[in-house]
Amino acid sequence: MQRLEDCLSFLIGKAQQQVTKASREALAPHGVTPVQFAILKVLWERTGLNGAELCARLVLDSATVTGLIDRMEAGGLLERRADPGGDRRMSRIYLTRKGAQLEAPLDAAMDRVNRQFVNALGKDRAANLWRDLETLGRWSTTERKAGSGASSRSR
Amino acid sequence: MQRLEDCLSFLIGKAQQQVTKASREALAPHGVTPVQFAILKVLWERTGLNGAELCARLVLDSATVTGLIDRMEAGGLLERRADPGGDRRMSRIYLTRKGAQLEAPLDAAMDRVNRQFVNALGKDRAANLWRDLETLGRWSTTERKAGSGASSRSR
DNA sequence: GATAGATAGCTTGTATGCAAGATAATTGAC
DNA sequence: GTCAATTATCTTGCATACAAGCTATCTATC
Repeated sequence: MQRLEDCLSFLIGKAQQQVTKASREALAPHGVTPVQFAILKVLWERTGLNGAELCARLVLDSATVTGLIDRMEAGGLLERRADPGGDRRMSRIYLTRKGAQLEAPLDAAMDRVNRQFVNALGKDRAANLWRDLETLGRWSTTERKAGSGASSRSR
Repeated sequence: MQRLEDCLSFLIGKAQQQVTKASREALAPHGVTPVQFAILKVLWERTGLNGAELCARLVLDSATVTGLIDRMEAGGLLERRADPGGDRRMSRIYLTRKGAQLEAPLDAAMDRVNRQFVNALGKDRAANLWRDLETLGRWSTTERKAGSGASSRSR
């Protein structure tokens, strides 16, 4: 590729940079970061998950989640409790009252951010973008190596 | 929004995660990361930039660029030299032979990554995605606050 | 019930990324 | 010429993010 801007890696990095920045600013008044919002979003849906389940749901490394849970527990958003089933390898993660009460305001804040981007692009473009980003997000190296030839007539 | 997957912040984060992963794997054999590739890409085009110019071109914080230049200098990809104009606040950044020689193989590697994604999405979808990502990337908080009402008929 | 293998979570090391502030050098106003 | 403002860079502190490896625990098999 000629221009750096034609490189998908750079392009999507800069797009993510701006989206993350807008999200961070929208969430900052509540003391929560975008990634922490994602964890809360999962817990609002279902509480009492263990770390491995959070890792799988968010597609994050266990090392990353350990640090996130540490900070969020220190911030009083959630807490680790012993597994009721008695499995002492894991702990279950529960929302605190504080974490639970943030659902309405944080959801509203992020809805506003999403609407801004949808409005800027237009509904049709946005729908296509959402669909294609989901496609890229599902892209795994394994699939790619196995199946990239499907439409590769590059010769 | 209902699902975490409908949240642009999460969606684009996961897409970037996969694109970055594919790029990192493509570049790893050469000992270069995706962000370092971006710096090299700029220097292949024009060498002798200073740090501030790199910051502006890559839309990165000076703290980030300082660390990147440190690691790349330690890796023998580039080197800091005194400004020929005698401005001792800055240093000029030049490619080493090693950094210059990586242009062809790294460009080829990244072209392959880009083609994989373009092929998977199809040319038309890819063109739209590239255009919309560039739109998001240009999104600045200032513009957003000033002009988001342009197409906001949300009501 | 002893034990190999799997699982959960943590630690360490490295790489981005930004905020905030320190430092040194340059420029501009006077 | 002096001093304030600007500029370029670097440092520190914090927050993601992953790789690699460790420990504790659990499970399955014998």
